[in-house]
Amino acid sequence: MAAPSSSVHEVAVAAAAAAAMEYALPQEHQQHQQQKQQARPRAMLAGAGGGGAKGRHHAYSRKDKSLGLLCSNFVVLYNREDVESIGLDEAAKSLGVERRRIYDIVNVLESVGILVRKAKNRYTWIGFDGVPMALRELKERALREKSGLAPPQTEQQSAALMSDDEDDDKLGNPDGDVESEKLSETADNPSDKPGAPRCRLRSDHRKEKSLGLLTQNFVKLFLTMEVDTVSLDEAAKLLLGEGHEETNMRTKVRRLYDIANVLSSLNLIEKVQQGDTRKPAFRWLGRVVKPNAENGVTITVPPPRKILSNKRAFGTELTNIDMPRSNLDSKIQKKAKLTQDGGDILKNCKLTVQSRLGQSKKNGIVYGPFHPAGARKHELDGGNKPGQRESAEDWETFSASFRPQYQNQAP
DNA sequence: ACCTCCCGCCAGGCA
DNA sequence: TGCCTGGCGGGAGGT
Repeated sequence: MAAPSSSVHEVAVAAAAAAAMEYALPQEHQQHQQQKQQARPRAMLAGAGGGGAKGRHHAYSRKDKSLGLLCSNFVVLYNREDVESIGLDEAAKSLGVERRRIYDIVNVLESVGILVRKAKNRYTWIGFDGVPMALRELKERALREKSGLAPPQTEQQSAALMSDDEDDDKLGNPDGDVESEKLSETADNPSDKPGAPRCRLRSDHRKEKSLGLLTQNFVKLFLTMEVDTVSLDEAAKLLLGEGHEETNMRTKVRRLYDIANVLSSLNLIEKVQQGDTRKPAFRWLGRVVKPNAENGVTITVPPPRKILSNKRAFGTELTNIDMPRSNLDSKIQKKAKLTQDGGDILKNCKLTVQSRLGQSKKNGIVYGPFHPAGARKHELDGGNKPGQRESAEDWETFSASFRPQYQNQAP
């Protein structure tokens, strides 16, 4: 991570540090965890970790350790102009969590264009500027899939070729292209590519179950659905197809919980209560309404109904940027590409993107998830009301003033 | 009782 | 061989 270069950054770093402190385990709990670890019966180890401990100290709450909160803190820590490269180790250390959790976060963030994997252990921060393009591409792909122009990216597809039970036995030849193994490429179905081997690799199959791909498919549901609310059970069914085993479904739902929490913390979706059932559903905060005539760009309008929570609905126009978007997109793409090589060009590119996106980011302090509620309320009151926002401007607002709002509260 | 989701084991991949 | 990556499901916390 680049060194902070201004007092604004110092504020942001301080906020992130405070957030990280908040996230970090109480010492007592850490000790407890260690003891628990030592006491773990080996019989439990067959394919499973193990939950918490009984008689856990009351100071500990699992809400303090949620993926959503972690994601918020992650964003607070890295959503700054001078951040370009993120090391997983340093992130884990800064946030006081295990690496494993960082993988969960970055996989989801990468799926929505906020990060790009640069190298082993290394990611490039694209920021929220990358989200619209990622969503637009997702949507375009989803529509192609829907219209049959592209094969769907679902597990139904892979299941048809290889069931979960037999995947160890039927492996094809590795095709050897290491980078194409990564999510950014595999987001386009491997079989999209002409000449792609029909035979599925073990790694392909693994990828199909990846959190990143699942995130994209989950998001695609929202981008192409007529309704804008879906429960995780429904989502699991849609993504998995009917007739899957109970355990399979349960695993999928677990993962969807993980994803939903991260996306909630990014305010891309929000949790809503579904009428009679106890189970909540999730609503997309960027409701896509009608496709524009040219190149599938979508126009979005704010949801007609009132947003249930008091969250800022900044994701409302995520798929819509009317400003010279092609320029913007290509810049971001370029940045992602240049990431492979690094260098000053990347920095220049990023600066160009940011200057195009507006000035607000420059003079605004980046509050963390715990920034004063009053400040946010003030913005809400003083700023655009839902339904009155103009698209390009809104996107600037969104990308410039992201405030993680994750709350693991009951709806 | 059921939902939510943290936790960490461990397998696969890569250098 | 050791490290990175991340799927996975047990089981505890929360409602």
